[in-house]
Amino acid sequence: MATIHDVARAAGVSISTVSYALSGKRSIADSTRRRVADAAVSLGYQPHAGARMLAGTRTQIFALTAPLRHDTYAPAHMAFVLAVATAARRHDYDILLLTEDEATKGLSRVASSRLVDGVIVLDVSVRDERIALVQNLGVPTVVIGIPDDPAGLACVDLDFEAATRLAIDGLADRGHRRMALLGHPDEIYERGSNFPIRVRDTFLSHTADLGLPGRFSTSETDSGAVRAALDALLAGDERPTALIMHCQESVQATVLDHLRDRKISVPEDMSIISVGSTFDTTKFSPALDVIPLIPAATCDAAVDILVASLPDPPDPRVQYVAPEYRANGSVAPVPAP
Amino acid sequence: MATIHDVARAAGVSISTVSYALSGKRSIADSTRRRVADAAVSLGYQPHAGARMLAGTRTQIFALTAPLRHDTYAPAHMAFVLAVATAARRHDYDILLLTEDEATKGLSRVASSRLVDGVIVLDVSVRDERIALVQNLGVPTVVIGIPDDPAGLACVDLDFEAATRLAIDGLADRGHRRMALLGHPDEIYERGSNFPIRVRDTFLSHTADLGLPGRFSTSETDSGAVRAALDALLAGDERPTALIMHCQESVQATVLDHLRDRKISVPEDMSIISVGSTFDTTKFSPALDVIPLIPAATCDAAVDILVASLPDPPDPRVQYVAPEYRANGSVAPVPAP
DNA sequence: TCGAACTGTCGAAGCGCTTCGACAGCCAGC
DNA sequence: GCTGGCTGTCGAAGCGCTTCGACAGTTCGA
Repeated sequence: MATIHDVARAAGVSISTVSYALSGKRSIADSTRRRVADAAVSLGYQPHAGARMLAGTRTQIFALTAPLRHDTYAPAHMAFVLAVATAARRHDYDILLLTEDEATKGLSRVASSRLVDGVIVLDVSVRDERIALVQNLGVPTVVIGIPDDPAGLACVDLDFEAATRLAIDGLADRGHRRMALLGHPDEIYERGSNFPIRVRDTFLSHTADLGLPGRFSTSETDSGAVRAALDALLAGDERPTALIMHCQESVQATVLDHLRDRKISVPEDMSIISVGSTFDTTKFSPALDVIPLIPAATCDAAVDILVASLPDPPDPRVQYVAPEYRANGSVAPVPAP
Repeated sequence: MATIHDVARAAGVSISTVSYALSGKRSIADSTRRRVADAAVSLGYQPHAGARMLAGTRTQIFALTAPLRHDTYAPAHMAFVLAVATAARRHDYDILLLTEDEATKGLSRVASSRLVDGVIVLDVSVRDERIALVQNLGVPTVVIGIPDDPAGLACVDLDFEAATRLAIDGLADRGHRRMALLGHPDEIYERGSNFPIRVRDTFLSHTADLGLPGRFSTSETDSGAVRAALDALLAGDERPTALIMHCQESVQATVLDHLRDRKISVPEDMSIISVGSTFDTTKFSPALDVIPLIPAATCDAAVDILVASLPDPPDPRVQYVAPEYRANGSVAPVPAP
């Protein structure tokens, strides 16, 4: 493995010149810079990570804490982990994965051993022990999701409130008055999971603000429960003409199956919007209008904030990512009575 | 942040004594060791990761390359990533996550910057560019899964062949002669995905060895396709009396739905064994007999091999994890004609 | 024309740790 | 009582890098 000394010798300069030529932190003659660069490439020089951490001030590593609970929806979770890693690489950062049982101990460990320059906290629930920890740890941190008390923290998340209003307004514009929201299992809300609650609350308040009746139901994820929840939501004379779904992929698929079985056609009899989905709703038949939760959008913003503030913690803030409506034909004007 | 000097001063010894007392690499008087340990704790001392990497020979970090393809089954994938991280922590190792588009470039980078002591390669497909790379890179590596050409590599995987035979033999012992295997989507086999192919081939060869008819079908994952595939598998006079499933959770759930719809009861009319599943088959109704793929078992073995061999690459080998049969009541003796 | 201000390069210090060799003090065996 | 071998501790070197201050050599304004 080539060291900086090897490069210096090959280029006929001192090691400090190599360092400056490669980092650009001092002006170096173009001819020298080129010689150094050539030598580095031809020797396959890679700076020793440990030496860099020791001498320099950066480690080029972020810690990512991504708890995996049994009720975590793995595909979405995975997409976020991946999006964070990809965003980090764009800034020349690697990702160190902290597991759940290591969440707090691991955070303290990597922070105080100065293994990482910063921390990215994923999938925050309303009460999250990691939040209190990073608030005290002093290590630069960015949170993806909005904790109950974001005091002192930089947080990034899709603007679920705006997304929900966008869905409702879009439906209202098409003449829909009776809307329903199908959500996650009860447990999710009870645990204080963040955005499902925000969607539910916004749905109820914004429909009320518009003077519209809004029906909401939770649902377990197995197909029987989904069908029952849907039937309940659609029961009675005043059947909703529009459905907003904020639930996982298999549940949305089951809903479409069940509507088909009940001969309720989309969008003729029922308009549907999928909110905050991380998967591709055009694979469904029919394809669904969606206000997606785009992991890359959120994670890019989060990493940008963190990188920009280094070596200091980012300024406290709650940064919302604007929602984006994607029409795929599952919304139609309300049918004539 | 306390350094080793602070600890040395607090304990009234030299820094080398602190180092030896903490690492145990030389004999230190018990009283001294205790004083050092106390000082370290009360100062909250954590060795500087960079300094350790530079001076020592270990970084206490493994790279994990875990590609995420669109057809990857995220929950299983996630479980493996988690199991690797957990196993690594037991040996005081952290996990650096390498993403797919970084697979080869990232591997070279972290290896030649000596950021990691070893590499764990997850989810190997038969032709995998990462394999050739780690074969040449010289960095200690362990592969989870069996590549086409494992030359020079240490590989760990569930013994899918033995698992498949175990399922067949168990059914044969109960008098079953007509068995069917429901597998993954075609694409998986075409891509050369490793273990689905091993299960399929073993199923076909072992049933043949026993002189039994073995029916095999692939299936897409959507419920319509699953039902069609199952109908095809069960068609004809000589309907199979037993079904082995080697497919993802939702497909297995659909199979049970469909059997129920067709009034085929389990296990009275049809015995079922789930092979190589990473999820809990007792949540189904009925609960299914299973020969599980236990991420922790495989990953523990993999990490053990890697840690044991450090700082050298592990001896080349293919280590199979023995399958384990879990009876949950979905297998019965073949019904009287 | 002279000093001030740059520009490009270098040497050396030092980041915090591990580890090697040295050595004082001790005990056991002759 | 002396030697040889332990045991417990220390000082110092050095890992590979960044960065500070120094300093020739050059340019430019007064």
